[in-house]
Amino acid sequence: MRYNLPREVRIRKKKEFEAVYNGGRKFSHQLFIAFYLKNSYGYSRLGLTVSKKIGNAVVRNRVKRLIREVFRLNRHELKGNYDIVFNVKKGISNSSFDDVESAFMDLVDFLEKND
RNA sequence: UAAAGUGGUGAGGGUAGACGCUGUAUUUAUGCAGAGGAAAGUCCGGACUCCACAGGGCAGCAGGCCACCUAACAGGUGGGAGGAGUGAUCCUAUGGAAAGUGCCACAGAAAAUAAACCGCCCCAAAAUUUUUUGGGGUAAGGGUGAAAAGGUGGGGUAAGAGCCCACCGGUUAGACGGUAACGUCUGACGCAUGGUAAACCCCCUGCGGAGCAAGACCAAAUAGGAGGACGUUUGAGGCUUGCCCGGCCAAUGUCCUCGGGUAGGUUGCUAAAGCUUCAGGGAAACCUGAUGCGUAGAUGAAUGUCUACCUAAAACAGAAUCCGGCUUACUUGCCACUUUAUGGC
RNA sequence: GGCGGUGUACCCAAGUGGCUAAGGGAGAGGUCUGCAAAACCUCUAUUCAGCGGUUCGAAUCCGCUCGCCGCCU
Repeated sequence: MRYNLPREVRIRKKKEFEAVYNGGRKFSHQLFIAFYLKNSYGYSRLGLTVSKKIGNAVVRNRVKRLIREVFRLNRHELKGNYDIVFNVKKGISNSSFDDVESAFMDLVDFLEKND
């Protein structure tokens, strides 16, 4: 099992984001809202949205790195292949790696049960 | 010893392991490099790029003691003047109020061609024993105000007044010193000119406009036009820096050419008015020469996560075309010099 | 990243450097009414986003800072 996160694994285009927003479903959590949509790439992909309301540039970068790191280390836990877009809520700015990881595992459980 | 002031200078984590991200080199598996002192605010100034060439005038904007430095600046260095502080030292959007205009609320007699409310003095009349009325003189006193027409003292006078005198302040002429701002000295003038220019304005100086999301190249889908040359006509319309002049586009005919361009991609993209050390010049900012270094380049946007240890390692904070400044945010050291107070020798 | 605008009470807002900072809505209290509505009266700005400066005097003029909004792909 390799824990890498190359560029193809990220959602980068506006159209792909809109596809997930319009065609996908939602999972709400205290730290974020995750939009997800099954894909046919053979692997799951990650998209991030961190608005200016979350904090200054340093805080926003830290939030994005935390989520990327959690996704990188845990994406093999996902049973299917999904495009997942995280919309971050304000509470995440003070969260630790462990907080985000447990939140991500909640998402994994949710997907297993409901999909 | 205590309290202050000024200047300079340093750090902005490190080591090991595991897993990653961006760039790059080749041997395709590894190596190497990978955020700041403010990367920030976008407040000034440039480089660079494009524009129907950028020309003139008006308007507008910015700056404003003097000299120097700089690619340039609203930056820096030194000096002058004014102000604050016992002092070291610090602060100053520091030209012109005698070109003109405006404003100066309330209060006050009066807020700017000076002026008579109270008061003071003189004269006349009435009344009659201390008042009233009228005419005149007077800016010394009162009170108001942020500000009241040079200040203090003396002489003088009916009472007063630069009316006269001394000192201070001011204006002005000359000489001397200084590159200059300005200063010093001597003389003249009784003094004429209240404040406000971060009010309009005047004077001097500078400014074409936009900005790397600038711009260049490649190029699906879709649409069917696009460009060039020459001639003719009109000055209707549009464009330009806000306006005018000027200029350009334009309309139409003939001929020629085949490209234009959205999504997306490539490029611009990092070697630079660069940094280190030394020497020389200068009072300093800075300049000159030599030596060495070669220093992130992402594009939904890299530089992290976990573990252990060391340490005072906390705070403000994340490159986005690149530089020079300014301003603001913020953690912690070190050094030198100076001042004041108190005590001791 | 670049360029521009804006900030006055709970909301919408007016405001020549000079009075206690207009006005409307909302809210609170009162008058009126058997009770309400309407009408009328009264109240609500510690500091005009914050900090400095100019001025005798600043919401207003100037500088810095902060917040919000818009435009350029």
